Amino acid sequence: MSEPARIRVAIVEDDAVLREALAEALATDPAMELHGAHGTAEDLLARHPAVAADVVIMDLNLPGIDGVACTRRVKAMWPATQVLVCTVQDDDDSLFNALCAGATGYLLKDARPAEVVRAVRMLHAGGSPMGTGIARRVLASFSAPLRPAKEIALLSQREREVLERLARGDRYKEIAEGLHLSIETVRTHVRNLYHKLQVGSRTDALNKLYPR
Amino acid sequence: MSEPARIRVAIVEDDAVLREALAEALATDPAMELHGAHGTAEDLLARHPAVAADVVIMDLNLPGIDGVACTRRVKAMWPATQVLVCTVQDDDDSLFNALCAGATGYLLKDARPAEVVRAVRMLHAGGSPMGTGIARRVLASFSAPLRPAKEIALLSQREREVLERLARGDRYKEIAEGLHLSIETVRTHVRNLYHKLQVGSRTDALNKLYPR
DNA sequence: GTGTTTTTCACACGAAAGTGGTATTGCGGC
DNA sequence: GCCGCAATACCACTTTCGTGTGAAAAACAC
Repeated sequence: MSEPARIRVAIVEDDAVLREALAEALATDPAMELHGAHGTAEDLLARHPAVAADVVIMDLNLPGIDGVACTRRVKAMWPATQVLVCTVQDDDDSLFNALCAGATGYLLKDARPAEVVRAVRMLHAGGSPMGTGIARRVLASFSAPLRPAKEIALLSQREREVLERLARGDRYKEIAEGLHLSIETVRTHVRNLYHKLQVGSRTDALNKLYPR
Repeated sequence: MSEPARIRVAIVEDDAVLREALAEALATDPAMELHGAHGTAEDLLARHPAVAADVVIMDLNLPGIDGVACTRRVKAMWPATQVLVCTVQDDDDSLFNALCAGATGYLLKDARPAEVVRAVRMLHAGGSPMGTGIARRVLASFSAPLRPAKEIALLSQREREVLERLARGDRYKEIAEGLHLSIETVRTHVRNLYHKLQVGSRTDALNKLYPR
């Protein structure tokens, strides 16, 4: 074909200087097509739903609707559009909120425009560009102890076994049978572990120990 | 210094040919020091605990203890050691199990030895090498619907609101007050939603809809 | 040893939760 | 209009849960 489909790239960046720099960098790449450079999330979201960009370069720190919320709404409106976050925020909250919102790339603002353009290519090709440090934090998050729940240390062995079955939804009677105890003993364990956890019901205990 | 600390790299790979190829590639890099090439997880784990490698190149498909279990034990024994998975398995299960076990790099076996060596450098420098497709799957996992729970679609709007409060641990009385209903209405909603979900208790419902 | 914690069990009571049936209102579809 | 569903509400009843009190044997700490 004489005209291979170009990558349609939209920009959401409140800093006009940076926005222009990005737009220029995109313009130098014949495979890219600037599909709108917006100063606010609202501007992007006001676009006609039928006209989707392939990639949105998204700043996080925006006036009004922030980049995370904007990402969420972009993915809701145009599920096939890829969002490349490009921000100064390099805290874990911003990172993981953005990823949960649907971003599939995450660059820090120290990336030069040329790198951003390269990232757009990678993103469009099915990759997920991110800085090395970012990647490490993402991977490390999988092995992070999901349950720091310290209170569990307060419980005795038997209480933990009872708790486990409480979590499964077993009734006292079933717990008693499963652990070869009398129901009264189960009651006692439950009472004591509730007290140690400072809760007053099964659901409270589970929410405290295994927050969803 | 005349001798900058070299990166100590251990290998766990049951295919002797590939193992040797990796060892050779490492030998060509002056910044690396081969710290043992093992054919099984057991061989690596039998090493003296005081002698840690900086990086372990880990195959997943191993006889005996598999690569995921080995990774877990490596991280338990030598927390500072970085594990670079290098495998033919590119299914999500292998990937995420390895990451949860503590791997901070994931390459597919189509990577040439030179690329593996580059990945070792990156890993040791605080990065997380992985193929582009891998990265995308990892990032996409964050925005994956954590609650595929289809049954929730069966519930009416009001039932969902009641369920939400059941999940929080509210008592019927509190739910009634919060939603400006009578307790009897709350009972009705609970009864109906339990029936739709095919469960018989609050905990069952939560376990069904929000598996931990 | 003595004292504390853990584990076991019992009785009793009130508060929730779960289950059955029934009924009225309102809304949207055929 | 009629049917079905959602939402509201009440009554009655059983079961389960949460809690107070008491107690005894075993394990563990000092």
